[in-house]
Amino acid sequence: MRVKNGTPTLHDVAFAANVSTATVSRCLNFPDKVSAATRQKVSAAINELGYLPNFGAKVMATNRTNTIGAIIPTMENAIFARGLQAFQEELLLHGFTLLVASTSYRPEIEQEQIRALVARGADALLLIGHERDPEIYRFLENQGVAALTAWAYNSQAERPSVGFDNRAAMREMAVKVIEMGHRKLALISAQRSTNDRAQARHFGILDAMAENGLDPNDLYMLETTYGIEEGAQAFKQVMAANTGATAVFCGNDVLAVGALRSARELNLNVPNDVSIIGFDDIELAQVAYPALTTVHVPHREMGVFAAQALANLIKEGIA
Amino acid sequence: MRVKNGTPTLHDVAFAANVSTATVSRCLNFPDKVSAATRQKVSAAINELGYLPNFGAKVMATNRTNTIGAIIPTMENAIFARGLQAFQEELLLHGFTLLVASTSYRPEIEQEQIRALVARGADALLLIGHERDPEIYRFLENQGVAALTAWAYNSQAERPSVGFDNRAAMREMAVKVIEMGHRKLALISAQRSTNDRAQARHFGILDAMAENGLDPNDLYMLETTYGIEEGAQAFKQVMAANTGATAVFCGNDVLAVGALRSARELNLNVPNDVSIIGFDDIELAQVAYPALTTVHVPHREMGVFAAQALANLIKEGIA
DNA sequence: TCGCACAATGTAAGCGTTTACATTACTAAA
DNA sequence: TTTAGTAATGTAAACGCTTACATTGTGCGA
Repeated sequence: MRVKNGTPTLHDVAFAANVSTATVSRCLNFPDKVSAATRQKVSAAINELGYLPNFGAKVMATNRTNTIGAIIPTMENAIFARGLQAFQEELLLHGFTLLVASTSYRPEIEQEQIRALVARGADALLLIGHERDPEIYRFLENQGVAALTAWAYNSQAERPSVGFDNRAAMREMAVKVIEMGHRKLALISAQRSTNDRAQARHFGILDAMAENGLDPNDLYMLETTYGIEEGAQAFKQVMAANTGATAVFCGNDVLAVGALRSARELNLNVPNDVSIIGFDDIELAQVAYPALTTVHVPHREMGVFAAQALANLIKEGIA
Repeated sequence: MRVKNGTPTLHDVAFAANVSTATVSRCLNFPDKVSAATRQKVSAAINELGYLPNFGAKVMATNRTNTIGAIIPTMENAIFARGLQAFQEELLLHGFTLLVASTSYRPEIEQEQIRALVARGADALLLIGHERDPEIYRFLENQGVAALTAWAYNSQAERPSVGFDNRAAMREMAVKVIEMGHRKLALISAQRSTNDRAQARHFGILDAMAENGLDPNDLYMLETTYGIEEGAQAFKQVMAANTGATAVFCGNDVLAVGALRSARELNLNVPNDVSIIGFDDIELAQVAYPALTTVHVPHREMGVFAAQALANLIKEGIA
């Protein structure tokens, strides 16, 4: 048997205002269902007592926490931080709070995190990318938790998703590069097996090559893990391979910044000797010297849009 | 009257396993209080039914959400993203989930966010810096929510805090700079009125000057808002002021990177014509060219430490 | 004046856990 | 074979809200 600690309850407020608990509850949740006079009395009592609704009780009664969970690889990556920040701000406008979990780039623990956030009462979830064990979607459905996929858009995906066409964007950039006269291209890609954005960007380049009379097989491609150092290493390998590449695409800006550094160390002039192209348009790209050519990705817009989409999903009870 | 949706409850599990609800609950929370055989039966039933404890009910009964809230200016700032990521990872290890809110650098809305997170059931809070209306601390105390201050350490602060001595760190750096022969110093500071770290860093420089026979009044100081562009502008102002400064301290790396860019535009050689010193040691600093001299701040360690401290606070019921 | 529609409020039944206390089943010492 | 002590389990109250339904109050046309 728990001891009653002094925290005032709905009951106390009702008593103080000399109305029923139902009326107080209505005052809080549907103010226009209550007469102005009563509203007066009740808010006076609430202020008087310093009443704050009990979260657990509310959740129990409504079966809603007004909380949305997001699972991302890491906030330390600017592209996620940026999108997540916008997501959170927009969520706030809709009355939701953000619960954050991260996988540290280990996809195998994502499932565990999903379960953890659902267990913590997330009303809906924001996930990254499409690749995922279908079993987990069944789980979410059973629990009545909506999930939205972001940071990747795939027209043939059957799940709701908000994203951006990495393939088309990369293709567009590659076309420009080819039109500038580059014939030998290289790509330093992030790991494609666990990252559908990396895949899409790769395909984008291949598309552009095929469309412009270049043999896609000629793309010199190298895969590496995330990091400035990794990008630097990879760039040296590309140069050492002597493929004659005059344009080196990078799967993201972080790799590109590393490549840029290596170019400097190799005394290569960018962009005269070799062009380096990034992807994401994070702050790093503007700061790098020489300034990096990069593909802009509307992370913030994506975050805002995702928040709106999820808020609607929940409000319309589609979840 | 709500309709019973099919979700299995403790009751269902108890029925299926032919035990009481209390036993099932114990199985989940104190497995060693239950015989192995019973545990068997119960977990079988749980798997069978796909039972997941109801979050709201649990919260209601225990008055704990196992959730910790953090309120930071923005995740887009690498120093917060880094610390928060580490904080979240460590929290997970202790069985807590992270709830995030942000102020977008508008201190006046922090109070609102604090109330929002408490209303959402945060068991404890992580806050940035000390400056805060004492009234809100009273509120937190009344609600039984512990609050820990991070990203700033102030030995005379009466509140629990984990941070790092910005003043001493900046003093140390300034001493080095002075010992290298610099006599005319300048500082491009972040806004000190709402940011005690900025204040501390400023004082650190003054300390070093006083200790080394320089007149603290000679520090040419300029305050600006956060941003690369702002740093760039400020640096131009510093140079235009013709103070003869040979070392320009910046309140953070972002400002420093802007300053660096301006120096390049003004055809000043860094560090021969002028030294530029940053603070924070974020990724940007390594990428900048020429590489930025900066003060390292152990954001990750701080995040980890903060998580441990809060976990202890809660477990020991000090909250 | 009567009755009807509708607005305002009240009553009380859930919601699904945890846990104090009661009961029953064992174990082992006497 | 008792019996005290402990381990395992059961019973049921409490947690603080929301909301369906019941009741009362009010204005207005007939």
